Amino acid sequence: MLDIRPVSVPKAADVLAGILREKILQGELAQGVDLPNERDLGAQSGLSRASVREALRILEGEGLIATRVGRNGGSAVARPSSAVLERSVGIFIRGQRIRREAVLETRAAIEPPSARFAAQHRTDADLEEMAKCHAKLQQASEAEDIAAYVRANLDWHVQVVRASHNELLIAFISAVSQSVYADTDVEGFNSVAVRNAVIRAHTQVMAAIKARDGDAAARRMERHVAAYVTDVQNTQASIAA
Amino acid sequence: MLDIRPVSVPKAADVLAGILREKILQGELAQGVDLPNERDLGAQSGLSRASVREALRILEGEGLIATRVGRNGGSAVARPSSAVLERSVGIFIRGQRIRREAVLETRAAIEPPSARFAAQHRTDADLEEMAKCHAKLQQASEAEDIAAYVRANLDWHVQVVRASHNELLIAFISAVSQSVYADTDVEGFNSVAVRNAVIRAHTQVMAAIKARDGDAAARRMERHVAAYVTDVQNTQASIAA
DNA sequence: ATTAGCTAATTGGTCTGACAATAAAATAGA
DNA sequence: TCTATTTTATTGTCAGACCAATTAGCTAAT
Repeated sequence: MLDIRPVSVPKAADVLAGILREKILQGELAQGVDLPNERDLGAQSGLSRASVREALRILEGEGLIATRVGRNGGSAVARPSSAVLERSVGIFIRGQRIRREAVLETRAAIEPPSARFAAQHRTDADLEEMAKCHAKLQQASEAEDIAAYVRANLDWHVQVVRASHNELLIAFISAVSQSVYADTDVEGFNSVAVRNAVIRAHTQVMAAIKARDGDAAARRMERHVAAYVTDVQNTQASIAA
Repeated sequence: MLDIRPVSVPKAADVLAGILREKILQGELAQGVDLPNERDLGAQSGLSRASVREALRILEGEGLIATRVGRNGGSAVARPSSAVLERSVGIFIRGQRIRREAVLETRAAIEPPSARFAAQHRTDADLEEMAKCHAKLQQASEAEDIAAYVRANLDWHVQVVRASHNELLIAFISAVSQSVYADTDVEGFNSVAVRNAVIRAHTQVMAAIKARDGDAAARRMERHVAAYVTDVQNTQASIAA
């Protein structure tokens, strides 16, 4: 008995996209170099321009190329930025109807170890960036500008992870934060008391990172995010009541 | 003076894709329902079939629809699976040339808190799955089947996170693990001594999860992954020598 | 009545050729 | 030399056709 499993019939565009994708990821096509124009690609691959365009559109969606119109336009090899990853995560969260709780848990899981790495790898420039975000946070809090406050808060957290110099963690936290941000229109959540506590917690975390004390940074960040989760739950409970 | 900034001219396909994407993510188009066929979509939207196809291809790349050919074929609304996210992460890691070290760090960061959540949320079925992976691991180790051993090892770690019942963490760890797996052809890395230590560590973590002891689970997992990172570094050093 | 095979209808996949829109380069003019 | 215009290379979009795959529905044989 022959064991013939269902043969997959790849589409022309997928095949071409796969070939180009590998060439790009392998480094054979360096970042910035121009691909041949669509008609030439068609001639070389033996495919129609329509199929070539579908292949290019796939790669564009993956962030591997960027296409411009006009003379000297065309498709140039690009580096897949974290923006693509952020989109993916956002679609995943919305599409799978991931519970808000799970998203917050994920953030709470990632941040403490990130703070530890930040304490280990930080530069002085990183400290400055964090301080900048913190200043904005304080300012917005005093001015009762809640929207700006939330934004600055988010930025500060991202900035901490940025100081870890771990590009993958940075991409993850950016993606998750964006989803958290899209959510935090919960009214009355950011009371004065909560805001002041946040500012104190941030100050302590920054001190630990400045002192390159990884353990303290992780511990303090852990307490901070745990408090955040608690606050959100309390607020939701009081709203439901 | 009029302050006209450069107007963005979105492409027809992008606009259509955006409309459909929102309808899907908003839930207006429920999972499983069929979109109109390409010709009808073209007629309704006033676009050509080529543009409609580009839009559909975008959504397909995002995992929001699945398309089949033939009678009763067409595009049906799908849930963006974690596979899409895994692809994205893989492309990001390869495309950005993320250091192997950073990938391992990320894994090491995610797993301990995941183990804690696993201890809190596990079901008996989760325990069984983990035990299954562990049995395979032991078996492969005794049989000196390194490929199977590595595979089982990875599966066990994913299984632990799965027990956390946090879909986002599961997706992240799956994505990262896949990249780690594509890497671990380091010869001589999995010595008998290392393998036995791994088995012991797994046993302890599982015991903590079974006992619903979150602190212990996190602590033991932390030690385990830290040891893993150390082993990798040692191996690379000895290879370099 | 059931089943195997045939036919036709429906749908995505691919190709061709044309024209529009855009942006850079080349050119003409001041 | 600088500026305005024209040319040209390239993607964006469209229309229409045909091919390929899949299945609903029919027909005939069992």
